Amino acid sequence: MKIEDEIKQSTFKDEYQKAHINLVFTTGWLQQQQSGQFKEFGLTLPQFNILRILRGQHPKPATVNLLIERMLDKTSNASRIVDKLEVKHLVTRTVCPSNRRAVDIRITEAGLELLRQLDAVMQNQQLGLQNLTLEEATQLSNLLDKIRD
Amino acid sequence: MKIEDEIKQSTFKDEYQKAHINLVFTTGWLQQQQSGQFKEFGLTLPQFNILRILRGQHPKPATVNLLIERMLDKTSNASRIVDKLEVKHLVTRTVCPSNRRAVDIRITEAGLELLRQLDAVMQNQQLGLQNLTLEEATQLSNLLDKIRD
DNA sequence: TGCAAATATATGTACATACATTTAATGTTG
DNA sequence: CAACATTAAATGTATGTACATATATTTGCA
Repeated sequence: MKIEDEIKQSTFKDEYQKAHINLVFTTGWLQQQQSGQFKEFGLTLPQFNILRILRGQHPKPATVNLLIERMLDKTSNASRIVDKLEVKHLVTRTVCPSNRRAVDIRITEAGLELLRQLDAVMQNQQLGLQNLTLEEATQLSNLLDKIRD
Repeated sequence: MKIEDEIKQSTFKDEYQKAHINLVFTTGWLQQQQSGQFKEFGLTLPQFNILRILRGQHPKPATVNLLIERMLDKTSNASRIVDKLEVKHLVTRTVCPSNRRAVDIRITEAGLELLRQLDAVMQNQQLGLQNLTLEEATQLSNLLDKIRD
């Protein structure tokens, strides 16, 4: 559906404004699709993203700093998201022996198993991006990189 | 900067995953640019968006339902955002005479004046989208529409 | 060595999101 | 017209975001 119809606004100031609104709307749309999938597993999107970073490190631990560095949204509060994962026993937190200011965070076996289940779900899932050809996906990335130049 | 460098991840599963991550990252980047501009005016991005919808309706009132319909994120809580605007005297709330379940929300003169100031700021502001040509902006919108098909 | 600066994380507060529930007014229908 | 369903908005609760501040540890250097 064209963005005009999605938000019931027929005219935009210019193509830039239209593209901007479309970006915000489409990203929100994609994220809602995704969190819908995660809900039955009791995971939110930020929690999932952190778990994936921890799996990437496994069996090495990560620190909060490393999580922030890798997170898409740098300013969010990794510490409190780890809190939630710890309560669910999906990660462990131990004081880092070599630097007692830092905290070693590790994904547990339960966390790895949950991600395996989600991998299977995501495999079957048609996220909207697959409506694009490979060339179009590349083109999209290039346009986005240009925006942030 | 290429997305690989922004998030310190050199490889992606495929171009689709890369474009997806780039979408989330770039939209977050844009929104942070914008809220930075609003902060000195004491407005958040959702508050600004609602004020703009109300200006679009002015001098007719809007209901909460109409706001939700027009908002980019349909599931957010318009009622409480209006609360914040009301405290700042940027909008008024009166019971709708023809349907006492509904509430007529109107932008005040102070609200209109604040938007005028912000218009001026936004005019001078180089939001990243202007790095694109007009053709590229159109192309971007078309790609995004295709994602949501 | 001792003390200030830097670092790693946690905490506090205001705002927003997501979703379920509540309250009040209006429609509907047997 | 009375009972029930629907609708519009507000409220409750858990989570996340943004930003400032606090606490503990380590580092650096006078």
